[in-house]
Amino acid sequence: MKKLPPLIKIAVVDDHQLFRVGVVALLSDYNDMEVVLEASNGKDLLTQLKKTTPHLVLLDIEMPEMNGIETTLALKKEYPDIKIIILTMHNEEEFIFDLMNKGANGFLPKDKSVETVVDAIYSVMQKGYYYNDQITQAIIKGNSGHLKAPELFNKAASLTEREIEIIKLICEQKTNREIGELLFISARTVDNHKTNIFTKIGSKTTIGIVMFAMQAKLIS
Amino acid sequence: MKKLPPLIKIAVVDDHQLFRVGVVALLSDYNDMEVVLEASNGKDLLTQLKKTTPHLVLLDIEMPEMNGIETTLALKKEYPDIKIIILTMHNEEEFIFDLMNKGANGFLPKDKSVETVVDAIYSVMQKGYYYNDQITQAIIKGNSGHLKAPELFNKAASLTEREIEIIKLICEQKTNREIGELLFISARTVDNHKTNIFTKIGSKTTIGIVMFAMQAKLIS
DNA sequence: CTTTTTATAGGTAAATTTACCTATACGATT
DNA sequence: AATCGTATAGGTAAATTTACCTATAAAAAG
Repeated sequence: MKKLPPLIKIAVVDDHQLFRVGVVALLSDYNDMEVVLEASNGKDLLTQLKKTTPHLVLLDIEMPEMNGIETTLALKKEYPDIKIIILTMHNEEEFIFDLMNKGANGFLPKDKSVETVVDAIYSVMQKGYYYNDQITQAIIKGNSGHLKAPELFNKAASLTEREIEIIKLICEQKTNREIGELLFISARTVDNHKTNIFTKIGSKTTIGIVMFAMQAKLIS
Repeated sequence: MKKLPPLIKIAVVDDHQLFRVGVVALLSDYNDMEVVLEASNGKDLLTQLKKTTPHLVLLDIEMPEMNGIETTLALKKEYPDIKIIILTMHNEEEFIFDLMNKGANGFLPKDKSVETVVDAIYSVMQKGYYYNDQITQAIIKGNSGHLKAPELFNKAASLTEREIEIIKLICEQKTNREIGELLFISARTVDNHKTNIFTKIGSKTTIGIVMFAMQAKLIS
């Protein structure tokens, strides 16, 4: 068991000021921890880190400019010693596998009680990790199947620019011929691209491409 | 200009306890307002309203059990005098038209400063409404075109159960024949349903149906 | 008790997609 | 220099969808 520092320095990264203020207010009741840095997104955090170095970052996933996933990657690369607790919403459980691999130390649903937050902080500082019941269950379940998001990311990453261009046009309800005309290529070529997309994302129909594009947020 | 009550009673409805605590902490600096009710979703709020009646509700949109839209409807029906300020995230601006019609008095992005929150509360209590710049701009723009969400809702509402059933199967990449087999109807009938869906949602292709289904969240 | 909506089903021709292949050219990587 | 990935394009047959119609029966709405 690692020894705790006398004062745990914490950074809160969330684009909602109200949320950040809430965290500061809550943690002010605890003498051995203090919020030393507030940032509204990953970029903001990285800038401020040049002046202040916290022990632990409470990190939101969804943020403008630079989201939690990108931030985790950047943090672990440049400041490998800083611990990261990801703050999750209801619908973001699917990202945890991806984030675990990227180096997140714990996950905490935002709707948890104050005590849980403090517990999580102690746990990560001492043991290097914190997973609550929900998350643990998700991990166990994850073994048996549904690694949705990371899978999507990998697939999306394997697509070429041209393929994504075509996917977007497909989603705009263009036919192969129309796409060909727009891109100055033959409808055949569009068809070939689609075939390649099929194999890359593991689908057999155009509908599958559209569903994939929406789920992987290639389009909104 | 309406006279303010000596103490503005406020309800905070959000499923994230940290957020609620943040609001309580912030408003505690102001002597003329007080959070008298905290609820984690609309159902919870309606239950608690039987005991305490606030002047104003700060209402999150995305919540489990009963979301902000449903809650607004229910509130305006049963307690028409209670003012409602909707707390929005970045991506929820599209809902404002719908919510305005349903009786929301104001909209407030969650990432706004404390002063803005207090301003909004005073404005709604005195003038009956509050719209900040972003929202106002969205309304102006809205006149010239993109009333996305409410339009989607109306279209979605016009669909029959059977049609939605078929839409879901379409999204699962089934062909007309397969859908027919699953539903024990002819592929022709499926085709007819699709034609009807086309006219209802204003699309001409199956891809359009899928895009609609995703955007209207008929499926996730 | 009409009228409308919904769900059902058919016909046919045209358009489109899909499933198989093959093949060339270019740029980057090894 | 050889290989790989990417973008390009073709052929053809089968499958599928789409665009037009018509039509019936049951249920819901007026």
